[in-house]
Amino acid sequence: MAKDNFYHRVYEVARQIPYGRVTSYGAIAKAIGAAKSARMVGYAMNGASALEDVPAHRVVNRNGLLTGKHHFPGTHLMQQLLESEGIEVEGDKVQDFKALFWDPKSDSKK
DNA sequence: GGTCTGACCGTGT
DNA sequence: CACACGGCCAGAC
Repeated sequence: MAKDNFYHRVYEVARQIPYGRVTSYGAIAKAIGAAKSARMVGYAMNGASALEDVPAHRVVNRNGLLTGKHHFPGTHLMQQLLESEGIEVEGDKVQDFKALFWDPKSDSKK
């Protein structure tokens, strides 16, 4: 691919997350061809949180848990953002995660 | 150029 | 059901 930057790939996928939807790190990792590097996805998202084009708040772990909320400024910013999009969030967990889950590969575009 | 860390995931006890 | 360990990869020191 043109972009060899691992980070850029993660940002691209995360950026494609539709409104009111969430996905998991593993799904993104798999979408970029690094299913075994889900950790890298989260690591890359660290810089994504600074980019408005990359809704890191829509990315949660496999359990639908807002594991990355601790990295966001404020206390419940991530949760508030999700609720603002119509996503039910209780505590640090996304409700109906399975229903709101969005598969990047489902986007099917390249 | 070796070592440590990290917003994960899966499996085992 | 809760905790522990391993793996896999890339970036920072």
